[in-house]
Amino acid sequence: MGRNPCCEKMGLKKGPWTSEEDLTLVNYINENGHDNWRALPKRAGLLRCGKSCRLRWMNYLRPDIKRGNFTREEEETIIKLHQELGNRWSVMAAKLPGRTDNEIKNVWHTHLKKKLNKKPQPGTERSENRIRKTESFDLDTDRSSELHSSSEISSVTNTTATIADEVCLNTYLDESFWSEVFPGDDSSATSDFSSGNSDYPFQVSMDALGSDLNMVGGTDFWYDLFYKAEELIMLP
DNA sequence: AAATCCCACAACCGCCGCACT
DNA sequence: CAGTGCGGCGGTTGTGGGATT
Repeated sequence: MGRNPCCEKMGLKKGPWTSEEDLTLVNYINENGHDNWRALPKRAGLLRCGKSCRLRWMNYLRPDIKRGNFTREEEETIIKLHQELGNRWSVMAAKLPGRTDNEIKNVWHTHLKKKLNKKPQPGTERSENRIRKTESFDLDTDRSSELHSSSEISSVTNTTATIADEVCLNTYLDESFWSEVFPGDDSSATSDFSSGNSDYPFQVSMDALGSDLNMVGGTDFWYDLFYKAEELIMLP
Protein backbone atom coordinates (compact mmCIF):
# COMPACT_ATOMS: atom_id res chain seq x y z
CA MET A 1 0.00 0.00 0.00
CA GLY A 2 1.66 3.15 -1.17
CA ARG A 3 1.56 6.47 0.54
CA ASN A 4 -1.09 8.88 -0.61
CA PRO A 5 0.27 12.11 -1.98
CA CYS A 6 -0.58 14.98 0.29
CA CYS A 7 -3.08 16.82 -1.87
CA GLU A 8 -4.29 13.99 -4.03
CA LYS A 9 -7.74 13.96 -2.51
CA MET A 10 -10.28 15.48 -4.80
CA GLY A 11 -11.87 18.73 -3.79
CA LEU A 12 -8.90 20.12 -1.92
CA LYS A 13 -8.12 23.66 -2.88
CA LYS A 14 -4.73 24.74 -4.16
CA GLY A 15 -3.13 28.05 -5.00
CA PRO A 16 -3.06 31.35 -3.16
CA TRP A 17 -4.81 31.62 0.17
CA THR A 18 -7.68 34.01 0.67
CA SER A 19 -7.97 36.29 3.68
CA GLU A 20 -10.97 34.23 4.84
CA GLU A 21 -8.92 31.06 4.79
CA ASP A 22 -6.13 32.80 6.66
CA LEU A 23 -8.55 33.95 9.29
CA THR A 24 -10.04 30.49 9.67
CA LEU A 25 -6.63 28.90 10.04
CA VAL A 26 -5.32 31.44 12.53
CA ASN A 27 -8.47 31.33 14.62
CA TYR A 28 -8.36 27.58 14.76
CA ILE A 29 -4.69 27.40 15.71
CA ASN A 30 -5.07 30.12 18.31
CA GLU A 31 -7.83 28.13 19.95
CA ASN A 32 -6.64 24.56 19.40
CA GLY A 33 -2.99 24.62 18.47
CA HIS A 34 -1.58 22.50 15.66
CA ASP A 35 -0.71 19.13 17.10
CA ASN A 36 -1.91 17.29 14.00
CA TRP A 37 -1.55 19.04 10.67
CA ARG A 38 -3.12 16.17 8.79
CA ALA A 39 -6.36 16.46 10.72
CA LEU A 40 -6.31 20.20 11.15
CA PRO A 41 -7.94 21.34 7.88
CA LYS A 42 -10.91 19.05 8.36
CA ARG A 43 -11.38 20.14 11.95
CA ALA A 44 -10.99 23.78 11.03
CA GLY A 45 -13.30 23.51 8.05
CA LEU A 46 -10.69 24.25 5.45
CA LEU A 47 -10.58 22.66 2.00
CA ARG A 48 -6.82 22.44 2.11
CA CYS A 49 -4.38 19.66 2.79
CA GLY A 50 -2.45 19.61 6.05
CA LYS A 51 0.80 20.41 4.34
CA SER A 52 -0.64 23.50 2.76
CA CYS A 53 -1.97 24.65 6.12
CA ARG A 54 1.33 24.03 7.81
CA LEU A 55 3.22 25.91 5.12
CA ARG A 56 0.85 28.84 5.25
CA TRP A 57 1.15 29.06 9.00
CA MET A 58 4.90 28.60 9.17
CA ASN A 59 5.78 30.92 6.32
CA TYR A 60 3.17 33.63 6.60
CA LEU A 61 0.68 33.61 9.45
CA ARG A 62 2.81 32.91 12.50
CA PRO A 63 2.70 35.96 14.75
CA ASP A 64 6.44 36.05 15.27
CA ILE A 65 7.29 36.42 11.60
CA LYS A 66 9.23 39.52 10.74
CA ARG A 67 7.88 41.37 7.73
CA GLY A 68 9.77 43.52 5.28
CA ASN A 69 13.00 43.29 3.40
CA PHE A 70 16.10 41.79 4.86
CA THR A 71 18.50 44.16 6.56
CA ARG A 72 22.14 44.29 5.64
CA GLU A 73 22.98 42.49 8.84
CA GLU A 74 20.58 39.68 7.99
CA GLU A 75 21.99 39.40 4.49
CA GLU A 76 25.45 39.26 5.93
CA THR A 77 24.41 36.48 8.27
CA ILE A 78 22.83 34.50 5.45
CA ILE A 79 25.91 34.76 3.27
CA LYS A 80 28.17 33.68 6.08
CA LEU A 81 25.88 30.83 7.07
CA HIS A 82 25.62 29.69 3.48
CA GLN A 83 29.38 29.55 3.28
CA GLU A 84 29.37 27.35 6.38
CA LEU A 85 26.25 25.27 5.87
CA GLY A 86 25.33 25.26 2.20
CA ASN A 87 21.64 25.08 1.35
CA ARG A 88 20.47 24.23 4.85
CA TRP A 89 17.77 26.85 4.91
CA SER A 90 16.00 25.66 8.01
CA VAL A 91 19.21 25.80 10.03
CA MET A 92 19.76 29.34 8.81
CA ALA A 93 16.18 30.25 9.68
CA ALA A 94 16.78 29.06 13.23
CA LYS A 95 19.59 31.57 13.51
CA LEU A 96 17.53 34.44 12.07
CA PRO A 97 14.61 35.12 14.41
CA GLY A 98 11.42 35.95 12.58
CA ARG A 99 12.65 34.69 9.22
CA THR A 100 11.46 31.50 7.55
CA ASP A 101 13.45 28.97 5.59
CA ASN A 102 11.36 29.74 2.52
CA GLU A 103 12.05 33.44 2.84
CA ILE A 104 15.77 32.88 3.24
CA LYS A 105 15.79 30.52 0.29
CA ASN A 106 14.00 33.09 -1.82
CA VAL A 107 16.25 35.96 -0.85
CA TRP A 108 19.29 33.83 -1.54
CA HIS A 109 18.15 32.88 -5.03
CA THR A 110 16.82 36.29 -5.99
CA HIS A 111 19.33 38.65 -4.40
CA LEU A 112 22.34 37.28 -2.65
CA LYS A 113 23.44 34.69 -5.18
CA LYS A 114 23.30 37.27 -7.92
CA LYS A 115 25.26 39.73 -5.84
CA LEU A 116 27.99 37.21 -5.20
CA ASN A 117 28.04 36.15 -8.84
CA LYS A 118 28.54 39.77 -9.79
CA LYS A 119 31.81 39.76 -7.89
CA PRO A 120 34.33 41.16 -10.36
CA GLN A 121 37.73 39.57 -10.72
CA PRO A 122 40.67 41.70 -9.65
CA GLY A 123 42.13 43.62 -12.52
CA THR A 124 39.07 43.44 -14.73
CA GLU A 125 37.67 46.55 -16.33
CA ARG A 126 34.59 46.35 -14.16
CA SER A 127 36.52 46.20 -10.91
CA GLU A 128 38.76 48.99 -12.07
CA ASN A 129 35.72 51.13 -12.82
CA ARG A 130 34.32 50.46 -9.40
CA ILE A 131 37.57 51.35 -7.74
CA ARG A 132 37.57 54.61 -9.64
CA LYS A 133 34.00 55.19 -8.58
CA THR A 134 35.00 54.64 -4.97
CA GLU A 135 37.93 56.96 -5.18
CA SER A 136 35.90 59.76 -6.72
CA PHE A 137 33.24 59.48 -4.07
CA ASP A 138 32.41 62.94 -2.80
CA LEU A 139 31.38 63.33 0.80
CA ASP A 140 30.34 66.27 2.93
CA THR A 141 33.45 65.73 4.95
CA ASP A 142 35.51 66.16 1.83
CA ARG A 143 37.47 63.06 2.66
CA SER A 144 36.88 61.41 -0.69
CA SER A 145 40.49 61.57 -1.72
CA GLU A 146 41.45 59.68 1.42
CA LEU A 147 39.00 56.85 0.93
CA HIS A 148 40.31 53.61 -0.46
CA SER A 149 38.37 50.86 1.26
CA SER A 150 34.80 50.00 2.01
CA SER A 151 35.34 50.25 5.72
CA GLU A 152 36.58 53.78 5.39
CA ILE A 153 33.57 54.72 3.27
CA SER A 154 31.22 53.00 5.61
CA SER A 155 32.66 54.58 8.68
CA VAL A 156 31.68 57.90 7.21
CA THR A 157 28.33 56.97 5.70
CA ASN A 158 27.10 54.62 8.40
CA THR A 159 26.46 51.92 5.84
CA THR A 160 27.69 48.40 6.33
CA ALA A 161 31.38 48.08 6.67
CA THR A 162 31.36 44.61 8.12
CA ILE A 163 29.46 42.90 5.36
CA ALA A 164 31.67 44.38 2.72
CA ASP A 165 34.81 43.70 4.67
CA GLU A 166 34.03 40.12 5.47
CA VAL A 167 32.53 39.01 2.20
CA CYS A 168 33.66 41.10 -0.69
CA LEU A 169 33.96 44.82 -1.11
CA ASN A 170 33.08 44.96 -4.78
CA THR A 171 30.08 42.72 -4.37
CA TYR A 172 28.35 45.40 -2.43
CA LEU A 173 29.48 48.44 -4.29
CA ASP A 174 26.58 48.06 -6.67
CA GLU A 175 23.52 50.15 -7.37
CA SER A 176 21.90 49.46 -4.02
CA PHE A 177 25.03 50.50 -2.20
CA TRP A 178 25.18 53.81 -4.02
CA SER A 179 21.51 54.46 -3.58
CA GLU A 180 22.10 54.18 0.15
CA VAL A 181 25.08 56.44 0.03
CA PHE A 182 23.03 58.95 -1.96
CA PRO A 183 19.49 58.36 -0.73
CA GLY A 184 18.46 61.67 -2.22
CA ASP A 185 19.15 60.31 -5.66
CA ASP A 186 16.54 57.65 -5.24
CA SER A 187 13.19 59.35 -4.99
CA SER A 188 11.51 56.06 -4.14
CA ALA A 189 13.69 55.47 -1.13
CA THR A 190 11.70 57.46 1.36
CA SER A 191 8.33 56.44 0.01
CA ASP A 192 8.92 52.76 -0.58
CA PHE A 193 7.36 51.38 2.51
CA SER A 194 8.07 47.80 1.62
CA SER A 195 11.75 48.52 2.00
CA GLY A 196 13.14 46.86 5.08
CA ASN A 197 16.20 49.04 5.12
CA SER A 198 16.64 50.18 8.68
CA ASP A 199 18.52 53.23 7.49
CA TYR A 200 15.19 54.80 6.65
CA PRO A 201 13.32 56.55 9.42
CA PHE A 202 9.98 54.94 8.71
CA GLN A 203 11.42 51.49 9.27
CA VAL A 204 12.31 52.45 12.80
CA SER A 205 8.76 53.58 13.28
CA MET A 206 7.47 50.32 11.89
CA ASP A 207 9.61 48.42 14.35
CA ALA A 208 7.99 50.43 17.09
CA LEU A 209 4.62 49.32 15.79
CA GLY A 210 5.76 45.71 15.81
CA SER A 211 3.57 44.47 18.63
CA ASP A 212 0.48 45.79 16.92
CA LEU A 213 1.40 43.96 13.74
CA ASN A 214 1.06 40.56 15.32
CA MET A 215 -2.41 40.05 14.01
CA VAL A 216 -4.18 38.22 11.30
CA GLY A 217 -4.20 39.39 7.75
CA GLY A 218 -3.37 38.54 4.17
CA THR A 219 -1.10 40.42 1.85
CA ASP A 220 -3.63 43.15 1.19
CA PHE A 221 -4.11 43.65 4.88
CA TRP A 222 -0.41 44.13 5.47
CA TYR A 223 0.06 46.54 2.63
CA ASP A 224 -2.93 48.55 3.71
CA LEU A 225 -1.46 48.74 7.17
CA PHE A 226 1.95 49.67 5.87
CA TYR A 227 0.61 52.50 3.79
CA LYS A 228 -1.54 53.79 6.61
CA ALA A 229 1.45 53.78 8.88
CA GLU A 230 3.50 55.49 6.24
CA GLU A 231 0.93 58.24 5.94
CA LEU A 232 1.06 58.80 9.66
CA ILE A 233 4.80 58.91 9.74
CA MET A 234 5.04 61.27 6.79
CA LEU A 235 2.62 63.68 8.38
CA PRO A 236 4.24 66.66 10.06
C1' DA B 1 -1.23 51.38 -25.78
C1' DA B 2 -0.05 46.70 -26.31
C1' DA B 3 3.14 43.03 -26.09
C1' DT B 4 6.89 41.01 -24.06
C1' DC B 5 10.27 40.32 -20.64
C1' DC B 6 11.90 39.99 -16.04
C1' DC B 7 11.74 39.61 -11.17
C1' DA B 8 10.14 38.42 -6.61
C1' DC B 9 7.89 35.44 -3.83
C1' DA B 10 4.13 32.36 -2.36
C1' DA B 11 3.04 27.82 -2.86
C1' DC B 12 3.56 23.07 -4.44
C1' DC B 13 6.00 18.64 -4.93
C1' DG B 14 8.68 14.79 -3.79
C1' DC B 15 11.74 12.92 -0.72
C1' DC B 16 13.66 11.83 3.85
C1' DG B 17 13.95 10.79 8.75
C1' DC B 18 11.70 9.66 12.79
C1' DA B 19 8.20 7.63 15.73
C1' DC B 20 4.99 4.29 16.29
C1' DT B 21 2.91 -0.26 15.83
C1' DC C 1 12.51 -5.80 11.49
C1' DA C 2 9.16 -4.01 8.27
C1' DG C 3 5.41 -1.15 7.20
C1' DT C 4 3.04 3.10 7.82
C1' DG C 5 1.98 7.94 8.83
C1' DC C 6 3.48 12.34 9.73
C1' DG C 7 6.29 16.51 9.99
C1' DG C 8 9.91 18.78 7.97
C1' DC C 9 13.10 20.06 4.35
C1' DG C 10 14.97 21.65 -0.08
C1' DG C 11 14.13 22.12 -5.01
C1' DT C 12 11.14 23.87 -8.22
C1' DT C 13 7.23 26.11 -10.33
C1' DG C 14 3.37 29.38 -11.09
C1' DT C 15 1.85 33.81 -11.13
C1' DG C 16 1.20 38.72 -10.44
C1' DG C 17 3.08 43.00 -11.19
C1' DG C 18 6.47 46.21 -12.72
C1' DA C 19 9.80 47.42 -16.34
C1' DT C 20 11.05 47.54 -20.91
C1' DT C 21 10.48 47.41 -25.84
